[in-house]
Amino acid sequence: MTKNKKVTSYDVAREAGVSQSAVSRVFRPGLSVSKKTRDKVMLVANKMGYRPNAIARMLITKQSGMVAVIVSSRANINYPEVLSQVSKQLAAQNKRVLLFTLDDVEGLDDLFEQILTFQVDGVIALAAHFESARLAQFEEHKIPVVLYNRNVPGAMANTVCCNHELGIKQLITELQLNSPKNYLVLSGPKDSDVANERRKIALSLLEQFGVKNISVLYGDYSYKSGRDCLANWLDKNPTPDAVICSNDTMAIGVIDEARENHNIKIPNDMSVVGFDGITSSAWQSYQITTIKQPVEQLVKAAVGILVERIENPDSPPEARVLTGTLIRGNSVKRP
Amino acid sequence: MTKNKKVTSYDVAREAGVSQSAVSRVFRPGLSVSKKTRDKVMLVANKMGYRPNAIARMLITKQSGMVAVIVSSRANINYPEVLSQVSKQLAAQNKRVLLFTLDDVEGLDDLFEQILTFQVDGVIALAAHFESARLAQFEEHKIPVVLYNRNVPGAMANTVCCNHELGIKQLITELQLNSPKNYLVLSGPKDSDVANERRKIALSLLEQFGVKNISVLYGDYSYKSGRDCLANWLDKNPTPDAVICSNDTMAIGVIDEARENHNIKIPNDMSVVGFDGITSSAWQSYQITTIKQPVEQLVKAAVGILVERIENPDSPPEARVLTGTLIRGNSVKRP
DNA sequence: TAAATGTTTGCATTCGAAGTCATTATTACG
DNA sequence: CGTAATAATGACTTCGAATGCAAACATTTA
Repeated sequence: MTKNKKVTSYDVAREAGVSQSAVSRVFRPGLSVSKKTRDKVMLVANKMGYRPNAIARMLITKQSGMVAVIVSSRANINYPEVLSQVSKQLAAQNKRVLLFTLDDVEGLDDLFEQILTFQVDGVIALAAHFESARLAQFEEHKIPVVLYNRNVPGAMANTVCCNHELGIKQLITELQLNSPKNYLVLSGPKDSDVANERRKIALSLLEQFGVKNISVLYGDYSYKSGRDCLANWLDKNPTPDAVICSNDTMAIGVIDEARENHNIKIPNDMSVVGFDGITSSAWQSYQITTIKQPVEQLVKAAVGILVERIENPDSPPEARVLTGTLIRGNSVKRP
Repeated sequence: MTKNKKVTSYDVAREAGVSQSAVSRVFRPGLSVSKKTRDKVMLVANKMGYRPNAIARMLITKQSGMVAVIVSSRANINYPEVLSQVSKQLAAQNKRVLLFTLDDVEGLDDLFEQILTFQVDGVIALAAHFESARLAQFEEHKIPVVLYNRNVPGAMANTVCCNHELGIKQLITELQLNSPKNYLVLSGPKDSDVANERRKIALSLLEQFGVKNISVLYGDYSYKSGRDCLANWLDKNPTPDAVICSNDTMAIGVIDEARENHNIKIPNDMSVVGFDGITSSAWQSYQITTIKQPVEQLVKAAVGILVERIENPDSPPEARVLTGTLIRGNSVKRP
């Protein structure tokens, strides 16, 4: 039965002595076909190794069954887990992931063209910075977009996000148990929406807590930037009592730098908190106090919203906020 | 210029006063179009917001421009980096990544159907176990497949792989400088090709080195399994002098367990080596001696082979082996 | 200037499945 | 058993771009 050429529905139809429409109906669920023809077609189809051509189906139905997932290569968050979840959850909705990685913001124009070209059913943006003008473009082309881990209060956007406000409040509450005198806030890059949000929330909450002595540094979410920022800071300043990092990776860098080059004991000399709850934050050597993002639920929400938008394009945008879990590690001094 | 309906090449043609073929030719590179019509068409196309429909193009050209990338959800290797590299390198070849994640081996049949359905130009398998029967199926359908990080000596398969033999030899050479008496080999899962290869090579090389006292344990590549395996072992056995782990993550687990629960000093009481060179293997607290995989070059090779096969389906299979870099960390005792 | 060569162009067809609609086979029921 | 209702079927058209082919046009050469 080794066929060289592709087998089409016509081939199967001819061989089975039915019409092409009949073959099509057999492979579409819920359409009226008699058991007799269904069996006949299935038999022949299997024998000939026929599979419906998804490309042709896409063309006629105008549904590609593909969702563009945009990932910026910036090594932020718990990206591998998120991506794998997204793929799994979309598969459960009978959709496929068409992956786009984004290096620099310049690439966005080109990427937009690409995405349109491929007629995707929707877009999920993981950790990519989208201006509202860009969102409007997608809107215009009736392509639903869900922003993951983003919260754009004013905008007409579908977003899922963990509750940064609450999470950071929990972290600061932990830190405050020792009434630290001076805080260091180690923010992610200035062009990252998430980093900016986390920093602003932290600063505003610290103010509410009545903390006076706060300094802000900017890293790039990487381990190295965590180390470098702390090293530079300690060059001219005393050891901070508490460091709030915009993500776990930088927190790990901060801890390593403190221990290695400055003989600072964590948590006794300095408390450190992170954010995200990545796998390595729980490793023995770090045990960071952090907020674990509810990745599975977040992704489920994102996919849910997207599918809803695809099926019902006129439903209004939705912002879903989920609550993370405080992980009490061993990086914050206990009173 | 806000259009509600999709703009097709016919719409542009009508508006520009040319034929649909002309529009098509303008958007295909290297086809004979006069500058005059090209400009005219481009102008109108931009004004109307026209983009060629990739789906329709795929149907007629029988080239989807998509490559299926199969990722098993097993949290092995440096997967996020690999995936992002793959996406980037394929983009450079004007190809897109259609992502498939694979939970269990049972899913492979269904996945195979899916991939055929989507008419992908080729397949790159990251860390998924492919039987040769499966490879034959793809072969039969003329879909080129490249296996990443796999070396199937006998099979007619396209593979890229880093030189495990050489790498492990380098690692053992490092360990041997101290003539350790007893070795522990912590292998990855038995159903992982890579794990099996690494374990076999390690055992065979140890024999060549004349090492007598070797024990083998099986983990699942995870941090926890590294910890658990060591803990179980130490329950009834003395501390090994050297531990060879099939990947860095387990090595990290081993180190944490040794330090935390058994008061073993690394590297003085016990040497540990890993494999892969993941980011965290270089973190201050671990500094694992390991072999860093040349991810970028591996991916470049994989994509290169795949593209070659796509353009020239009858070229024979190719196995490319690249050399990793020995990272001398601080997890092996110096003499 | 005519013939020969090379470039552009449009027409018509193609890719493979899905869906519309009219027709025919089947079943249900009085 | 006849008729109405329903189910099953096939002929035909559609989706949107690409391409072989022949005609139209432009350019070179003798």
